[in-house]
Amino acid sequence: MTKTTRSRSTRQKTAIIAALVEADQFCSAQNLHARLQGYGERVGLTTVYRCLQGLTETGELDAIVASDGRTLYARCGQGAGHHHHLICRQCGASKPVMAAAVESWCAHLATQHGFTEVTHSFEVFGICPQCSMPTAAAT
Amino acid sequence: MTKTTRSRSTRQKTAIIAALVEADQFCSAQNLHARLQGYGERVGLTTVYRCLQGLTETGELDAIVASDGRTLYARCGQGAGHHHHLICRQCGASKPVMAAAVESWCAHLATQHGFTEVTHSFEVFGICPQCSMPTAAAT
DNA sequence: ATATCTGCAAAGACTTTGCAACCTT
DNA sequence: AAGGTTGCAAAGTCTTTGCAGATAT
Repeated sequence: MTKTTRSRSTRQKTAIIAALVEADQFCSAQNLHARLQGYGERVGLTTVYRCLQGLTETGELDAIVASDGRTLYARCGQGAGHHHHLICRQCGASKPVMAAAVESWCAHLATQHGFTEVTHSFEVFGICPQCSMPTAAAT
Repeated sequence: MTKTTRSRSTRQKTAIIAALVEADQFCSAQNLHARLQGYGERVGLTTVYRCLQGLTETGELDAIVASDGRTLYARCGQGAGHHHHLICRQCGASKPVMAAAVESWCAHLATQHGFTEVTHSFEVFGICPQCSMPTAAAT
């Protein structure tokens, strides 16, 4: 088991990440696939699914499960470490946020109930300033 | 619009809630359907899906979306109001928890970024005391 | 009596898997 | 050359919808 099985750099992988960065919001695999086609990039839907999963496991992408069950992906910068998101329900834009208070609250709660191996899901949704400003949104 | 369109009380609806109470954990529609069959209750899978959705909209049930995209339901008591859950990843048992600190933190964060109509998803997962005690789990 | 509810079968949506050809290292 | 990678097609899951018969009020 000395094989490192490192990942290769391919046109598809590069395009997928680029499209996600360009989108600057949480996208589903299918949505991203459509965007790629829009950019003239020829990438199979299967490849999109596989790359997104792989990149998420590597920590290069963040994934959340939407309320309709679809998995959405975004790239918040790989060095960010553990964080959560403030997501606009309207335009999909997201801001990474650190929530030390929540983290410690979780740890405390878990300990209190004797739970171990604690993880948590936590995302905040709302309407961002741009989207909630009807006056200036007439473009 | 004077019609109230009130929901009817049926054998199926009753059985579904009973099964969910009996289970005392977050169940998927299919899982619940299987449990009902085990109890000898004849309820269609479609009905289970529809009832769970309806009861969730009424606030009689709580629903969460698991990381695999399935929707899970549980009954935590209708008078509970807004709350979150501490869920055992192993046995599925869940404890409702109030998280005032998290709520206010969310509100604060949202305000800070100018977001409105804020909502949030927040669930804590872990391994409960029973499940993490290998010594006594031999039954 | 009537509008809701139920359940079967079919359809729909998203995601995964099999496999041969392809491309990075 | 070797093995990860790609993409088409097919399969798999979970969930929703159409519709006719059954049921609660």
